[in-house]
Amino acid sequence: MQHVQTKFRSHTCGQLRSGDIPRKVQLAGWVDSYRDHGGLVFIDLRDREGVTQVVFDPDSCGKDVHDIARSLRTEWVISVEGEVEDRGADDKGRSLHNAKLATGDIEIRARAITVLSQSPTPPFLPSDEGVSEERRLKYRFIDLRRPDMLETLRVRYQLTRIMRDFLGSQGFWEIETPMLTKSTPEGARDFIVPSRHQPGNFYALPQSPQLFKQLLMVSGCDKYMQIVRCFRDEDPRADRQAEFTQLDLEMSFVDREDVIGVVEKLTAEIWKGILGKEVSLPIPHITYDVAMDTYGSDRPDLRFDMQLHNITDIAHTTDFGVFKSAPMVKCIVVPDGSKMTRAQTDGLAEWAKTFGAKGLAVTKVAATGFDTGVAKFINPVAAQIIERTGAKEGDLLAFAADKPKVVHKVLGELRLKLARDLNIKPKADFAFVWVIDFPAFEYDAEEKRFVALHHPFTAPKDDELHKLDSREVDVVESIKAKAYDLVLNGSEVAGGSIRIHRMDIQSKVFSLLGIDVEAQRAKFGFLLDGLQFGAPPHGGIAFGVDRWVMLLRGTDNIRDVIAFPKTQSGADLMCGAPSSIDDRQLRDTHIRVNLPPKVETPKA
RNA sequence: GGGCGCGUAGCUCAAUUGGUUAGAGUACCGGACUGUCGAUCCGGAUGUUGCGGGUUCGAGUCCCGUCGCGCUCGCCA
Repeated sequence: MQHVQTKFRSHTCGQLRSGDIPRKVQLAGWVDSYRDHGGLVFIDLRDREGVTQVVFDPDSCGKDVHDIARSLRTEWVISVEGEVEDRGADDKGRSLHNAKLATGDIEIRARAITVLSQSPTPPFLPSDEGVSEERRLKYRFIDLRRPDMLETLRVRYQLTRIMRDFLGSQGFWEIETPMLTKSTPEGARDFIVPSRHQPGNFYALPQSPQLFKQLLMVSGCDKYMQIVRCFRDEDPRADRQAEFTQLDLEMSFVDREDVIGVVEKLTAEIWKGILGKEVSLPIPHITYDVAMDTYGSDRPDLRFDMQLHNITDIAHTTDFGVFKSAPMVKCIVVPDGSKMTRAQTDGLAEWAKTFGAKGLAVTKVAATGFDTGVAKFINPVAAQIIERTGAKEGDLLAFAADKPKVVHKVLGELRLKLARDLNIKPKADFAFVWVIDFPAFEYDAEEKRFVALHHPFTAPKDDELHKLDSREVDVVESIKAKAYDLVLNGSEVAGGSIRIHRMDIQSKVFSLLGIDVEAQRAKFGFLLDGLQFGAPPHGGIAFGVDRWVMLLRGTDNIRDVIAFPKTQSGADLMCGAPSSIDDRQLRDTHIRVNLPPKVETPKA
């Protein structure tokens, strides 16, 4: 990396080695720590690139400089001039090199110093461990000084740079799309922005540039990409927040495998560029149906087995009411799970209830048949179940009996939980898989209408178009879409689809979703216009950049990979957003705040 | 919106069944010290126990409310 010399420094704090002896240099940075021996003063000087020890010896720097050195405190910002010298050995001949530092063979013998900034005692030091996240977020600028955090920012930049470089080499253009856009009826809750010019009207922040990128295809841009901020006003989780970043891309004249091919090459570039590892291509495909059936999830973690076994037919032959009456009964085999105590298995049942299950049936595999739990109800079919599941003595069987949706949710989550809790050794560090053939639509019993599983612009598979006129739940739910998700270690890291490029089909889909012609014009008129005036077949995908950085850095906290993240309540603890605004700002936009009455409590 | 957990010195934590003046490490301040790198040694200062109310002779501790933070279910096309 080329480093820019300035009047403050000739080198960075991570740069100098024994080969630089006896060069005259100037470094600038933060005082990471100081060790004052009365005579010698040692300063560890830190910048983005590393740490270099500076020694102030009154015999070589003079009294004035030495006095300043003694007054330095942590996190002051200084610039130092001196010579690079070997650290040598002590009087007993022991090397004074420090193996913990990349620059540990050398030090700077200071000749001059400039204090560029002082600092009071900081709320915490970059080297402090275990500082609460609340403190770290309030003083994020200090938190980000930690080498680990700077490294994450570097990796994040490296990632987006590889994305831009690779896609650029494949003919993609990065094109910006509006941040102030139109609220969409489907999907997540929008963040809204009032319009001053049009009182009573609102922009929405984009949930994704979906429609714009499709229209760019209509425009003949052919290959579009953008690293873009997206906004969804929904409650956060450990791995998601309301404001997040996507690598968005779209291509013309393609079908599913064309998009997948580009994305796989990009993935391999990222893996090589950042982790120095090869991704073996092609990445395997699994259909949605198989993923749900086998792993209970549409984003299966393939690093370990513990697959779901369907024993509905066997369960229905028992006299066990729970099994007999359930629409679906599945189980997983927990290797060596007999070791679990009654308290632990009871705990699992409680835990299962949080996912809407009525409970979780377990039993242990003994030498002959089942033991404990629901054994007495199902022992007559023990041989059949053991044969189907391949369970061995000492294993634990966990059953879910319910509607398919609940069975899959509970066992899918249980699989992940047990892999964590029991420390089941992964078969690989990283397991990529494409999940394909998603259902296009799902019937929403509460709203009594069909909803799009991916989004309403996803193309159904070619041989299923005739089903779009049906309104029968079974028929409509059987329509497969040209949608695909790239899944890594149980995390959806990219998702996309081939889009509908014919207006007649798009209209049919809107109708199926219960959006009448008038609403179609009002909400999506511009898209329909675009499709009407010559749209090429097109499709694309979006990568969750934050999640990629999390995986590359091995963190499960999204806030670790965002420079200035938000808390669970959407607050920025550093700048204090969101906050009230001036009356003037409210007047300009004709907004009156109407809060429910609230108990006044002084701020903590 | 629901469930669970946390909130004590700048920071990380402790404080027995509710019981004396709320402690420790570190950071900080002063002093000593010429090869440290978690420097060392001597000395010092440091509190709205998140906030409000209640129970009690007595509350960091128990109860109610509230605020903040985290995990999570719902939600996230």
